[in-house]
Amino acid sequence: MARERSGGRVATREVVLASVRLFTENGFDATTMDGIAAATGVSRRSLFRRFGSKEDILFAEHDELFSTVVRYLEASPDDPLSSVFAAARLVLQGYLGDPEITVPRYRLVRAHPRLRDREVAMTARYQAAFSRFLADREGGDGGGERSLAAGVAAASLISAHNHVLRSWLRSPEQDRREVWASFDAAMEFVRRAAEPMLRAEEGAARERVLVAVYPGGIGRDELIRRVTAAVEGAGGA
Amino acid sequence: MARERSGGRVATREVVLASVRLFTENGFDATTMDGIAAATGVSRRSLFRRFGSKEDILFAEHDELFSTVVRYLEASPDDPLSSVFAAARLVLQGYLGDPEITVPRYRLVRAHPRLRDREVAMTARYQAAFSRFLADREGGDGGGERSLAAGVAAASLISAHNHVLRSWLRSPEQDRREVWASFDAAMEFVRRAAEPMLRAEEGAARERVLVAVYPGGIGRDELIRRVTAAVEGAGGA
DNA sequence: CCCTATTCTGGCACTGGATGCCACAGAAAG
DNA sequence: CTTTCTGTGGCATCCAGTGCCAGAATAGGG
Repeated sequence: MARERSGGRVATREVVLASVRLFTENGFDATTMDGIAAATGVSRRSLFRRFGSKEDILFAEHDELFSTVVRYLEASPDDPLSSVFAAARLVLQGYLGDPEITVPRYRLVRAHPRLRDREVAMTARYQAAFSRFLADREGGDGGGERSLAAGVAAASLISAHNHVLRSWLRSPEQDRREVWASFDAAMEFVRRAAEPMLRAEEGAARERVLVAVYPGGIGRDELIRRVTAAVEGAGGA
Repeated sequence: MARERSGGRVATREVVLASVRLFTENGFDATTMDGIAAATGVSRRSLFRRFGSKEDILFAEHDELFSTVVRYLEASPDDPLSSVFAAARLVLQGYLGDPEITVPRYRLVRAHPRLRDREVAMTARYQAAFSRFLADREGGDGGGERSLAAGVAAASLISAHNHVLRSWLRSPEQDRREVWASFDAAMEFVRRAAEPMLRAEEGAARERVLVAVYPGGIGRDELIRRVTAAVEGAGGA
């Protein structure tokens, strides 16, 4: 079913939509790159060049969304926590706004462990980006405590976001306002947990105990070096 | 370098160690299954049968650890939160106790995106297991709020665990006591955030606000139906 | 001890994802 | 029009992964 050869390059979105249809109808494994090439009019070789792999076709739109979110985050003027909340909102919006791809993809992902891993890797990319953003933007020293708090806050945020997202993906016909209400509730839930976490580092001097165990023979400088390393490693509590 | 044919089945661990060595020396992609077969004396076909894939050889030990942790979790009599902390301790112990595999694997994972995704998928499995465990064991109704709290708590725990784990993997020569001190500190950090989260559902009736937006024309029953659906969806805040 | 059923293993052939190489078409630049 | 650059398709090749089958090893029953 070679498409009209008249025009130039076939749009990415067209290829993705056709591929999603083929995957859904024939199964992911049973769909070959030759089949996609035949269905879209793009040569097998060009498919690999443009998308990288068969899986990447399915997640091409998602990669774009990720870039958008990261760019948005870098340009965000708000306080760090509000910025990542807004970024998460953008991600959910990306899913809700493109159900033609995201919903059947979710069904495929649920059925295929390999695709599920790929999806998980995507959310991990968000988590890493959010974590780094929070660690960079939040004040405090450069110690490990900050990156611990940032990492945990980002993980919480992603988890809450995915909780709402999955709920919608399972029944995409539900009212959007309910979805957004759930999202707001989830973000509020995370904010209550994450805000004191990130604030904690500012008053980090109080209410902390350092426990050091070390051989009796070592010198003073060596002891200090070790303690410094340990504290920088993860921040004692 | 075919191994002595005298004995029976070559142990899994031997195959993994040999493979890790080959991956490290020649690169993951440059190492073929034929190469591993030649180096271990196990036929190419049996390698696929026993491990599933080339990547799975690298993570075989990790899969075992995962099963151990899950079994431990199921048999754990402690309160749920302490149980998952203990389980996380078990995971870290699994890494620290097998540096011959875990350390070079970390180097490979860092260098190769595909392996990184695989590693991320492993941690996601832990996160899902912990989340389900918390959701099942913690009291409260069966609503979405509980699974939200459980998911966020599990995500926080995994993130904190990985924070400590990565710190050790980057410099595995550091004192183990420092690692465990960091771990304890990180767990304490998570406990402070997660405990109120999970408790919150018990006194869930207080301090909550319901915001409903709806068209003016709908009837009373329809309004109640929608509100009920929204609250069940993710628990308003 | 022998014969049988089950399981594990290895060899073989084959599919299909993925990559390198090269030739060619179209657009942009001179 | 010529040159250059970029994107494309065809071709050959590599190698992970799978189905099939035959043979070895192991267990079990008489």
